[in-house]
Amino acid sequence: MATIRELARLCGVSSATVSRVFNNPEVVNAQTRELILSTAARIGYLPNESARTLATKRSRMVGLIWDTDHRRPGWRHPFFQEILIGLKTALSERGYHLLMLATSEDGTPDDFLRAVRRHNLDGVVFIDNGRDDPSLQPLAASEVPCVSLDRPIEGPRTTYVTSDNAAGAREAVRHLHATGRRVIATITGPTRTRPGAERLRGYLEELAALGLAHRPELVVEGDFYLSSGYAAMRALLELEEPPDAVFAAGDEMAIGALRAVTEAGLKVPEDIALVGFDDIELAALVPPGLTTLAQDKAGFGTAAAAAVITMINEDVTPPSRLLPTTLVVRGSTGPDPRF
Amino acid sequence: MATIRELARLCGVSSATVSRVFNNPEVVNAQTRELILSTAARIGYLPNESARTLATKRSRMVGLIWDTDHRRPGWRHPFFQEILIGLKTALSERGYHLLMLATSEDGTPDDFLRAVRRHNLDGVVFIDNGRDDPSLQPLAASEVPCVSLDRPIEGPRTTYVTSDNAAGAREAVRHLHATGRRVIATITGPTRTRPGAERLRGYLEELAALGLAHRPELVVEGDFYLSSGYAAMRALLELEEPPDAVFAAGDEMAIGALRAVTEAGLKVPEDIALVGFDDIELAALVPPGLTTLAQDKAGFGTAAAAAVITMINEDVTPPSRLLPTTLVVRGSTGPDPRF
DNA sequence: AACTTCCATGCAACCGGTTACATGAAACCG
DNA sequence: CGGTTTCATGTAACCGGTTGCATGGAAGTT
Repeated sequence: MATIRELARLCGVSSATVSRVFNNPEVVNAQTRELILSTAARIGYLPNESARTLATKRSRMVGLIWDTDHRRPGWRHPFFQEILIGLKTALSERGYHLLMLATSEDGTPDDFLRAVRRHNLDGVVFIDNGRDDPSLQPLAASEVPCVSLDRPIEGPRTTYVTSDNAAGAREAVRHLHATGRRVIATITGPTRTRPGAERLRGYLEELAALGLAHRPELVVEGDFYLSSGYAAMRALLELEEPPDAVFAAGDEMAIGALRAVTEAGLKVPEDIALVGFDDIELAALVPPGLTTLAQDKAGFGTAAAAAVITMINEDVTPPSRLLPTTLVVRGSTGPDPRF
Repeated sequence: MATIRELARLCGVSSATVSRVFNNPEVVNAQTRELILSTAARIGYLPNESARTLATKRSRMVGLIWDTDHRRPGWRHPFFQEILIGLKTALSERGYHLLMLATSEDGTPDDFLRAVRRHNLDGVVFIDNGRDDPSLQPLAASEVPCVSLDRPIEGPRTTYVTSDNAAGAREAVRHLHATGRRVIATITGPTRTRPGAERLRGYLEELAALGLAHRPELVVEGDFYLSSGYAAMRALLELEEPPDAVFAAGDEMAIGALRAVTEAGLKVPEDIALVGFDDIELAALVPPGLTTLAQDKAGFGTAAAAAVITMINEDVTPPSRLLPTTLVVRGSTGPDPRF
């Protein structure tokens, strides 16, 4: 492997000049620069990242922390892969790499921080793992730039990215109202999670804005999984005055609800209209098609990358970022041409 | 940040001894070792990975190459996340980290190899990206240990991991035969892909073993996507003598086929039985439940990790690994208690 | 007692970059 | 034309580990 000194010798310059060509190209004479670059290409010189990191204490790597808890095998962020692609792409474009870190059940609380320090990681991104993980605490409390998805975190250099859950929920309710529904229920996510709480808030706010009464029995808490949506819907159908529309705070729950409605011999959307949240792949596939609020999946990754790079380079902490959601109308709230 | 020399000074030893404590603990006197370890813990010493990599030329990092081609946004390996978790977990247990590398549309063919060299990556894992990607060629041809999933690759230090696709397909056909079906069709994946070709081979072999005639019109090629399964099924239903069972070489296609059957006014499993392949999450959710061959998702990651680490440490190339599949019986081939 | 072997450790060079500071030549300026 | 500024580059220390070789003392051997 060619080293910087070897390349320098071949070009008749010092290693400092070569180094400058790769880091501050503008300060070196154009002819010298061209000579060095062409020679570098010829001999296949590649700067060694470890040496660079050692000298600069910046690795150009960002850590990704996500949950691999095997005790909850079913748990998945609905867009893990899309977020990862968006994140990776955005980081690559700016010359950063992504190093995977994962919770290990036998880890000590500061494992992540230690890993970050050992590798000189420039920043970290958390994908919300759906629970309070104490092992993130030391990291968030450190000076390391941290960006969290779907959940606020506290620390000197932390920020977070999430969908505008409340606005999306309001749009869901507004849409149901616009199609003529007046008894609108909701199946919430766990209200201790941020998205769960925010979507409930949006639901309540929009009800108020539309002048509809808030009837507590129309609010049932779920856990984002399919079976909880199913159970919640069955409970709603048993009410004295059952709803004619349901906003489920997650598509999986909406699909569970859909099944409960169908089993009860009722029809979607004729008897009950349904709106979900997320726009998972399945939403388009399950008949009659699920109307839902699409989250900007790739945008999560892009926004997280932008935030972490800003923090790395500019020593400021950008405010939390709310990504807009988009209403996608399918058959569950009206006729869908595709079914 | 504490350095090795600082720790050495505090303990009254040389940095060489400290280094040995972390790399060859057994060669250093037990008392000295304890002193060094306890002092290290007290002052929070962490070895710097960049310095270590620079000195040893081994990074203890493995690269992961997967497809993020935004021109094919729908493309996904069916188990990307599960594989990633398995891989990450297995690597962590042996002290390796995972660095994400991704195709970039403007990359040159040897981009990956360059990235590997710059970072001194010890090995690489490919997740089959479903196409022939020329940018993998230089890497496979190099001396870098490479493990590929679902596709054989050629090179001096390469191996691959895949499910035993042929055996799984045979089991699918055998199961359909055992439930009394005699006209068994198949919807294949692209036969230029390894899994596509192998599943077709298994289908044909089992037909022969059961003494059933191979009727070419019962073999329709799909592309693993839902819509191709739908189209293929419609074609099969138009036959003079339509099949009473279909083995689809992927769950998504099977679900497409399911829809085509339902739309034609026929019932699954009464009129037509269906078996898929993969056991994607949706397989359990779509009524009446899809019988399928489950792949050992986490096993992919574990096997890939084991293979790459073997190649790194032992300078041998392990043979390709075939993971067994498991038949999961659901409603699409008979009554399912859950529906 | 002399010799060999083994054990634990130190010495010092090395890995391949970066960068503060110094230097010398050319350009600019009144 | 001497002095100042600017530009391009070189010098050399430094980042924080690893490791081949040397060393000295203890243990084992004859």
